Amino acid sequence: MPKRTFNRLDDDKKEKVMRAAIEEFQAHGFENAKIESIAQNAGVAKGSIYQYFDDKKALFLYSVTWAIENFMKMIDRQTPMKDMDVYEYFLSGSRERFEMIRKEPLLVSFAIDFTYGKYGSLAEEINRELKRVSEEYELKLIDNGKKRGTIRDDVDDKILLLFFQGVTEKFNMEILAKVKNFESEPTEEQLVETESLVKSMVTLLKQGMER
Amino acid sequence: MPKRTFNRLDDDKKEKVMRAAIEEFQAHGFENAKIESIAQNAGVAKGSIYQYFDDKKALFLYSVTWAIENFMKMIDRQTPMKDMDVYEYFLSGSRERFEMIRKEPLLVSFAIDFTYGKYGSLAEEINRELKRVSEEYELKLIDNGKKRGTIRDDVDDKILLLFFQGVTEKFNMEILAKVKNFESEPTEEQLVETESLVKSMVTLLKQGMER
Amino acid sequence: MPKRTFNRLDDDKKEKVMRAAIEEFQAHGFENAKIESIAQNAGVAKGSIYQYFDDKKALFLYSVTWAIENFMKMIDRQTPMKDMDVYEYFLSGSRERFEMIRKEPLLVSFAIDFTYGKYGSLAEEINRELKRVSEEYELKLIDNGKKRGTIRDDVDDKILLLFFQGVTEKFNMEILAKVKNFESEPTEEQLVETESLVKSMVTLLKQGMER
Amino acid sequence: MPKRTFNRLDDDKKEKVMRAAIEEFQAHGFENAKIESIAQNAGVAKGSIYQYFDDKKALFLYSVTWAIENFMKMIDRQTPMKDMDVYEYFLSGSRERFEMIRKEPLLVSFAIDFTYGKYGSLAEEINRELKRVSEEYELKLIDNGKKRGTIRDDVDDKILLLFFQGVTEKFNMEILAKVKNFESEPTEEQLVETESLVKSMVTLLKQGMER
DNA sequence: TATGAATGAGAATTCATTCAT
DNA sequence: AATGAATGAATTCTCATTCAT
Repeated sequence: MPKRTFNRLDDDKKEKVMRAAIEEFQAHGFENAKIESIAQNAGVAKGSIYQYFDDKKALFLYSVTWAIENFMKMIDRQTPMKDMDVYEYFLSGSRERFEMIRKEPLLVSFAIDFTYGKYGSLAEEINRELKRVSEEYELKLIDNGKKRGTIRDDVDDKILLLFFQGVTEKFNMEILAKVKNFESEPTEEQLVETESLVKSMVTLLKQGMER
Repeated sequence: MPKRTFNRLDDDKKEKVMRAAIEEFQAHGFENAKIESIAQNAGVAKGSIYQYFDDKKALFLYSVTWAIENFMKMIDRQTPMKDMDVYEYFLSGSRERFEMIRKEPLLVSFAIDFTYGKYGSLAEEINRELKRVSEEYELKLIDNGKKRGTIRDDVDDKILLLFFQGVTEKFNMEILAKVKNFESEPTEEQLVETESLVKSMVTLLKQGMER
Repeated sequence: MPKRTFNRLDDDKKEKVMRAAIEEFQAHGFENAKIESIAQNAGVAKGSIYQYFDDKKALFLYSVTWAIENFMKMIDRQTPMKDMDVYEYFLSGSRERFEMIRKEPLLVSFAIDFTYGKYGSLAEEINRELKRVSEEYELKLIDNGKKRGTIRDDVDDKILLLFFQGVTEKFNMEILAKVKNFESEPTEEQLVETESLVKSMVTLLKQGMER
Repeated sequence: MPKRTFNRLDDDKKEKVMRAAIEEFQAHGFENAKIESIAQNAGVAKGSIYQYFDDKKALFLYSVTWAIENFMKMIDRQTPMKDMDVYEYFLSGSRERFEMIRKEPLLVSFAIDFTYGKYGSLAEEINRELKRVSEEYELKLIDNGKKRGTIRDDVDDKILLLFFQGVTEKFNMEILAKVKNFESEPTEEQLVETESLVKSMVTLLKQGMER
């Protein structure tokens, strides 16, 4: 989606531009995001943005892509895709996800807004694809659980998925909100509180889904 | 929020204006909603909108208020606030909510987008208030459940609330999506499917929360 | 300039409308004066204004006329046009003019703004006519003075007129400004101060013009 | 008051824009001045005006500032601030002022309208400051006169100032009106007439103020 | 005649995008 | 490639005037 000119930039500048864009989109929404501001915050000229991207929409679309890619990198580094069931997944990932939110609240917020449809029809395609991928993965987890006997098999996969998604999404939002309120480093107390929240959630989730 | 001029209009016109506004906001978001379009669809002149409301924002804010009020009216008519626990609440309301979505998909969609923060900071205050009210109600339901012994009392109310909200919100979204796809009247098959979805959800919810 | 409808109104209402109009024009200028405000302050419906006057301009023009006529009435009542010279005129009128400013600061302010061209080309004709009349009168005063020997006759009438107008206009502005600052009734001290100002002005004026 | 963009323009363009603005404001007043017209007359796009100034008001305010500054430059070049009394000041400046009016009738008209309060409260602050400065200067002239014995010292400075201002302002208006009627170059006859007017005014002024 | 809602022309302003340097 | 000034389409909002009751 970016033009060749953008790809040729050194990584620092690329990152600066993308972060400036994401910050602006996240703070003001697509319509109210101003190319001028993005350029300024990225330390480049307004015109340069148009050397890098065809138009505002292309910049937005790539912002989404860029954020997601960065995500994936971080997740991949942390959670080597193993053969887990949903509870393990939820538990094992929780500390990593917490870290991620703490280190990259901007990217996380942006991604969440995006998946929650805040940007409307602007990037339906990416959104759909993203949803498809994660659902596929979660369905596999559910399937794993059923095979292992940790998940009841008298309920349809789709419904279990819905249930699982509902609980985890809400939970992630809660964590995000908490983290955003942290001044900088979370206190030990906050960490403990978060941990306890995870455990309780898993308990409920597990009890709900198991046979 | 509307000016006196609006309040004096006959109900038909008021409704026409509000629906036109909501339709536009829902379809294009606040920024891309055009007063001109709203006016046209409501069958009034552009200038008239400004006789009714101070500006676009006031119109939006009142659209939210209007949608919510209409909601409340419908809900009040259907669900006499009884002494229920969460499961009953979920079950008992389901058919009515289904009806509501079917009859007023526009209002429902709009309200959902709104509560999901799609309109950003535009109406934070109303949003907060709305959230406060519904949480208060849900907490009471949870409390009822604990007293009756249908909900485990070794988990914090806040966490149970989170769990409950996660499941029900996701579920409601699913129902909404289904209903929007109906051409007009739902087939018997679709009704059965929906009913079954509700039951499964309650089962999971109940199993998760009960002791 | 007003329509027949206006003339048929009872005097109270007429006055109310005219004062509301003048107040609005004086406070906000022609462009920013709002018919709506005028109507409201006059206690009539906006539409009624258009029953009384063809349009905003006609209302303005008549406001000017009305203010001037009221002026004339007051002046006529006070200063029976006698055979004076400029100094007497200035002196004899001063207390009356002071009273007038005190009683009708609105009309006076409006008239001054008007004669000082604040309303641009809107009422050039009236303005010209007004100027012609007062100059004619002042020239007669100067002529009187020359005949009596109280004004030097080696200076052209036009220049004496200019001189006289310059001094008196400035002086009147000063008085107006003073009066506007009075809370309600002027104190004895303020009266004395004003009186003294008049006398000094006449002294200078006289010394300047006499032979 | 202008944005950085304006300051960076080459002087020609700046001047073109400012003159177009002043012409428009002077001809139609603030309210009726159209940005579109100004832009067109300056040979730039409507949007460019908004690159240069925040809004219409800022453009107006800077028009005033610009006019005054240009004034000052011309006056400074002509009238080296000497130790004069009022009469000398009036006389010595008269030819220069005449020239100025002839060369820059637009700026002069604009400045006069402005100081005479034609633009209402739009630029009260500048107006007040301007008034303060010129009064300060004139009071010094009067003081000089008193010390030298060319001005009577039995009259209060404030009253003398009023008197002086009244006469000179009126005179300047008269000159301005005359000059505006000149086709292009004034005839010898007109110059003589103007000269004679100045002399007569000084005579009256002098006789009025001296002891 | 009085009223006040309806109308729409008109103006300011914004900002994505283009373009000359 | 980078820059930032130039452009003008698009939109909100105002308010004098009209019009139906």
